[in-house]
Amino acid sequence: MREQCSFLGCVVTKKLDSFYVGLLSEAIFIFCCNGYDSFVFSLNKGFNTQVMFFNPVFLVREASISRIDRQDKYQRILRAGITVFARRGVFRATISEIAREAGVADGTIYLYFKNKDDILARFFAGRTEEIFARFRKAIDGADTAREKLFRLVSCHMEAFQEDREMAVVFQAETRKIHAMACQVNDISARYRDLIAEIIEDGQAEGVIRKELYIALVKRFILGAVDEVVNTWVLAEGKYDLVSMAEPLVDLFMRGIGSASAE
Amino acid sequence: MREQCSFLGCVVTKKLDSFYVGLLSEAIFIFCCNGYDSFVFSLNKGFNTQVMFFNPVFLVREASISRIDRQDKYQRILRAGITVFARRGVFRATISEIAREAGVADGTIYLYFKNKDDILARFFAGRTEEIFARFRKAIDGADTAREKLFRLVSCHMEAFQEDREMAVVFQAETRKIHAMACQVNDISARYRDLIAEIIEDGQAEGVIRKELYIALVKRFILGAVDEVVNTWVLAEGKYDLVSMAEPLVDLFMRGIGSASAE
Amino acid sequence: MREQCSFLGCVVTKKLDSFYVGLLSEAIFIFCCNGYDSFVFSLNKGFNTQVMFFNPVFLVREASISRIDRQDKYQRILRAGITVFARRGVFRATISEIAREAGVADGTIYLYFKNKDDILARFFAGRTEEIFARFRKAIDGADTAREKLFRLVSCHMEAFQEDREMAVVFQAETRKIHAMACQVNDISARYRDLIAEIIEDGQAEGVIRKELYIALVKRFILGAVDEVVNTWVLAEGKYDLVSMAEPLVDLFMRGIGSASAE
Amino acid sequence: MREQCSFLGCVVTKKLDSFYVGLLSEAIFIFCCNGYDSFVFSLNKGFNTQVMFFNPVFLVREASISRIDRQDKYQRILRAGITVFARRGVFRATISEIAREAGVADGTIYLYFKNKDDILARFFAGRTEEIFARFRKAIDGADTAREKLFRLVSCHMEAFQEDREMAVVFQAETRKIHAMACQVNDISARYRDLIAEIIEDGQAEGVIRKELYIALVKRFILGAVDEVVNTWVLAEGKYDLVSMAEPLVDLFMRGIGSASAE
DNA sequence: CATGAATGAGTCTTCATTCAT
DNA sequence: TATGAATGAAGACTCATTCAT
Repeated sequence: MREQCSFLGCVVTKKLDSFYVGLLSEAIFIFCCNGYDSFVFSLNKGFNTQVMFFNPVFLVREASISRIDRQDKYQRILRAGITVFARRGVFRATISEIAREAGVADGTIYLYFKNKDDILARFFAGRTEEIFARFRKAIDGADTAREKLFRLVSCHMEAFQEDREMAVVFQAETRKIHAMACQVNDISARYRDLIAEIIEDGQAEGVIRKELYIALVKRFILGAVDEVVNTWVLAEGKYDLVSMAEPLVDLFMRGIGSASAE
Repeated sequence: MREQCSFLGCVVTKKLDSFYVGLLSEAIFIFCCNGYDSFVFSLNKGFNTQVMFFNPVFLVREASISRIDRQDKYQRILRAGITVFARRGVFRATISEIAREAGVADGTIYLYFKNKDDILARFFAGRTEEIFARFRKAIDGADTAREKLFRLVSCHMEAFQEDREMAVVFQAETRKIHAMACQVNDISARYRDLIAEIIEDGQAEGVIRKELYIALVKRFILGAVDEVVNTWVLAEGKYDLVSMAEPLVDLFMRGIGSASAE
Repeated sequence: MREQCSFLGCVVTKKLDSFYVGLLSEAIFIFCCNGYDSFVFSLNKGFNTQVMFFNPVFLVREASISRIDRQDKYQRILRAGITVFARRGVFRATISEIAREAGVADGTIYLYFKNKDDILARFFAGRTEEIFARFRKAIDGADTAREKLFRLVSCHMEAFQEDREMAVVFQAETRKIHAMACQVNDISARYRDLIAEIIEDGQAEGVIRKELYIALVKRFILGAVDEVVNTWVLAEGKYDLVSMAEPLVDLFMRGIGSASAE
Repeated sequence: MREQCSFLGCVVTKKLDSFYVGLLSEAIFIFCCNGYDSFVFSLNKGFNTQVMFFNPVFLVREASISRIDRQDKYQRILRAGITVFARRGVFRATISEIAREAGVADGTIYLYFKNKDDILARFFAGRTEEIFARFRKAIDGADTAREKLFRLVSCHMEAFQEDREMAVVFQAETRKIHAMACQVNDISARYRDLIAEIIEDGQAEGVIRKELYIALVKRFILGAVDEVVNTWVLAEGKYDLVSMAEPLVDLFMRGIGSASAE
């Protein structure tokens, strides 16, 4: 969608459709006029090469657009961080690339975060609360242990499928034993706690064997789910992850052995 | 490392070093005679993959010569690399630290390896063959699919327990989606192939359900084993990993459900 | 370097820097207004080749703003590079020494140039245009071929005498057959084209012999001029180079033979 | 030309034609026998990948081959140095590459030369004597100054054409103002002395103008010759350089001006 | 003498972080 | 607050030179 208008005697090309509204709602102008013609330059740093041309009338209208506030910038950096971590890996990601992705200056990152690792830590800290709240809600709405297990696994897969970048980063960094270990292990631990709870419910119900070694069962389930998610991540999300939940829970409950073999 | 001997009336200097014992246990000679004296060229570069066989007569003589020189350094750097990778993570590890750990100068690393990644790649390339040979042997010695699965898992855990540093690095790098992915994914793929093979055996035996979605089962098993190993790694190897194999395989076969619940 | 002004009722911050004066003498603005305040983005990277023209009204205002910031640093590094190249030779010059000479940090060099060779390449790319423009102007102002040849040689010597460091680097690198060859050979080729043109003019005038082998004549002249310049360079510029032009052109025209000998 | 023979019960392949006789006359053996078969490896360090296989009978014969003596090694390194300098440029050449080219060990170079520059310096020191002796002889055999000039230029071109590697290195390094300057300038100075001598002869003969500025004439001639040689070097020696001598000397004597213009 | 593995100083290059504007 | 140019510490890699054999 382009539109021609006049500005100070110059013909100005106005291009609106390419503006990245989702990320950036303030106006950005690049006037390129030499009295004869005008043209557009892409801003290749931090603005996703999107460019708008305005005339004065439009300037007035833009005046009512809310400015970028702290909160917005904080969130934008957080998301940009995960995007870049997913793209390059945490170690290879640079502050510059995150800043460019977020549309802020390099230095601005340091107004909101201590350093690169802090972006990752705070992202997961925030998402963890949110996701575990969903887990809790899903489990609480079920009656049987089997159903609870199904809802947990299902919900896990749903959350990762919704935010593939997060899934990539999480799966890739989960095994990083050094930096970030506490943060991420903490998440796994909480996940395992939920499983333990469900196991105990199941044992009370009589649908789960009582002699099981709980610590192992927790890892058995987490490991299997994790691997299935990881495979999906590596496959670049080309199939539906959640549909794996039902057969996976079936494996958890019945194992691979045939009844006759028991 | 050098020894003078007589061969067909020529004085021959014999020098043995520079070769990987693991790959090559035979002697390598280069005689350079010009009628007055003779000397040896050591094959120091570019011969890593070359294998030369000598006449048994010579082998006997060679048998008493120790082979530690370059061989030793190559292995020391390899081990130092894994030690440092386990300590710092592959990315944070520096060539300087590996050199210090190996007790050599920085530049020496580059006489044996292309770069940091090459150390990792060659380590796994070497170990992979060895470990899968053990897997194969373990499986081939078993009669039932259940026993095969048990031996595979057991053998996996044994191998990792024997070399905890390798386990740390492997678990940490397994999920790295970017660099090294091919190397490590290849290993996982081969592992899954073994599982698939066992599953099919079990289905033929009638002890494993026939309607299973194999691709999922493979990941179900690998993921669970992997997570159990990973937990052991994070626990700094304080308990016996192999004793987890039996209950784990039990979970694979019977699941967590009680018979009455089916 | 910043200035507040009013433009159509908006407060506009104007920042001018970052651009090569030699390439671009117009003003560049990026207005970012969101209704509350407005600010400027400096176009710091990737815009070297982009040229934007402003309305003359703005140009007048801009005229009073000094442009030394990045411009200055770019030029300082360029000059420091040539100084160090002249002092040590291109190969022996180090980035550190150039940075020290320019009074910037090592890393700063990489904000302006790709690497060491890029400094040399961009220096000559810039000077080539300028110098050949002078050559062209000098030649066009002359009537006879002899006069043209004189002016070309004269102008060449003048340019080198003005910037001895450039002369040193150029003479030293001209013969480097490997790196930079294209850049520098290209310059020589253009020089020879000018000579060929003059020769042809002279032939038309009847003052230059018609049976000459032009390819040889071009090298005959270029080589002689080049050697005379080179001698002057090695003599550390202790005499007037340009005064060599007249007798040199005389040699070109008449040779060393006496008329009686012909 | 391969020949099969038997050695200690092994079949041995003997290959004689690929031996680099010119550089290396001692025998080099690589036995590759495992009791079943034998094969050839190329020695890729320092021996141009040439390999011979001998049997004991042949060993006896080799015993009469003269050993490599100091002189031979010195000359081989000298030549290898020029070859590598011509290929890579003096700065980019490494001691390792020169050693490989010469078929000696890196350390051996330091038994004969102080360092890399010393190889270059000693090469030119040696060739200078030889070449100037030829120049002298050529000049002394001529009667007229014109003929002398022609023989000098001709001889120069002949010498360079005979040893193109030397020509490449000389032309490339001539203009290096820093290292080597004294060495190379010294050569040019001696060359110019010869020219001056010829000029003076010519003036006595009356075929060369008496009012000439000798210092300029010397550079005029040297520069032109040098440039013509350089062009030939860059053209990779695809045409006959010496045939340029006659028309070049004609330009020196008569210039480019037509008689009518005088 | 000859060797070439080993050394480590020296260089280029990247990038997290700072700070003047 | 926001900026991004500037910084310089840190790391990878090269290669001339040494020295034990």
